[in-house]
Amino acid sequence: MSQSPAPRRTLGRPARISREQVIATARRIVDADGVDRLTMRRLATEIGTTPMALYHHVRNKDELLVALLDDYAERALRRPELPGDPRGRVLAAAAAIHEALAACPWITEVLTADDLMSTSALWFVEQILDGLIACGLTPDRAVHGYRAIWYFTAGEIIVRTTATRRRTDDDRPTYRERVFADVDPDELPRLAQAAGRWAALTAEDTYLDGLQALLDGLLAAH
Amino acid sequence: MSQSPAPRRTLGRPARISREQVIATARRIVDADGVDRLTMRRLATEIGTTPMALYHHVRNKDELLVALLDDYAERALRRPELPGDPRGRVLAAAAAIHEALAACPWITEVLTADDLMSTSALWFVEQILDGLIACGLTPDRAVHGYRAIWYFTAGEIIVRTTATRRRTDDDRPTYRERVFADVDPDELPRLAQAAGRWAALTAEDTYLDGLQALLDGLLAAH
DNA sequence: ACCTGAACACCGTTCAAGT
DNA sequence: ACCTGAACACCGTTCAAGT
Repeated sequence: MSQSPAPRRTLGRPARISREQVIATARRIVDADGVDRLTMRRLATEIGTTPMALYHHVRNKDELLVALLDDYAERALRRPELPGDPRGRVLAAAAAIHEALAACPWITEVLTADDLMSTSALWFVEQILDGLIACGLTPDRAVHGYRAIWYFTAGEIIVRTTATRRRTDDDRPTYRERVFADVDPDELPRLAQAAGRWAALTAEDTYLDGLQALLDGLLAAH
Repeated sequence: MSQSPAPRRTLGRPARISREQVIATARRIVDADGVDRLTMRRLATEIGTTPMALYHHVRNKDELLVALLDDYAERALRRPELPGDPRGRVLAAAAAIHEALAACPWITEVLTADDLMSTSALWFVEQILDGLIACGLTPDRAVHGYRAIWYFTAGEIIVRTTATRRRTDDDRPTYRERVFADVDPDELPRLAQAAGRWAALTAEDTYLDGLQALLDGLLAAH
């Protein structure tokens, strides 16, 4: 989606930088150094202007981030061949969203804004809704089902990416390691039993398993 | 959990502020104005010292936030009477965590650090693991099941709270409203059909429904 | 051991002025 | 219409010094 501003007039001073250029440069910074390092000031110097020149092409930093999300979704969300059966369609559409998000961890900062990430993602939402309805849910319950899938998907991405982010830039034992070290096997036997395998188990990608379980549960009652 | 530092010595200058006081004041700021408004500088002036005095009781701001989370979990997570049947136990433990988090939206900033929020929450994790195993899952699959429940729970909290946060401090039409306005009913019929009811549907609290569906799905294969 | 003051190296954004 | 410079009101944190 391009929510470009007013139609370009030929009057006045010719623009030296464009909104596209601003967004493209912001993307480069974020891809290289992470979203934390994207500041209006750095973006300006990287482009070769003053910070305030940016505000002519973008309302503020928040809008820049949303534009960045849109830009990414438009390029990363390629519509796949969907299977014919509705259950498979829901799974494939959700997995496609998940895959695009997983490849772009910085997105979590913006992601949580709301449930519809961008217009480019709407087609996927449509497939999920349609699949759920074809499986027998009412339209209203399909929306709730979609939301449940979205909670699960967003939660998986956010928890997973922020966990790995902290692990990398830290050499000391993680919070989790310190917590497990204090577990009393008499009081918390299951945790103590799992403590040694916890890191390996949580490193496994079980998104698809969880998604299937959730979907099965959503469809089971109907 | 109190990860208090070295044992208090009587030597040297007597402390004028304590770690407890720092955390308690930080909590007051966060409860009143949100986590964004918690800065080391404001915290210092609110206590009546200089910013740098804080760094003697807390390693840095990140550690302060984790301490804040611990502090909250210790006070908010009261262990409920759990039902005898294992499925009910899992539901009740997950719902208790969810309830505590929902009452404390600022926590999402810290929450996503990892999966075990604090030692106070471990008992609840234990109940979930134990319940899942009692329902027939292997210990490894129980960990995966717990993770799935955690993804869903964290995702619900994060999406819900950030969505309402943006709604309040903004009078213009939301991003979602703008997106729905552009939906083409021919291309995306299900979305167009749901557009009018979307806000009302997503305002409903369907966490427990989703949780039950997920749990049913997790248990179904075994 | 605990606290202070000054300073460093940053932020996002407004405002008034330039071309 | 588009861009600039200076300024405002902030940040987290380090460092050297005080008691």
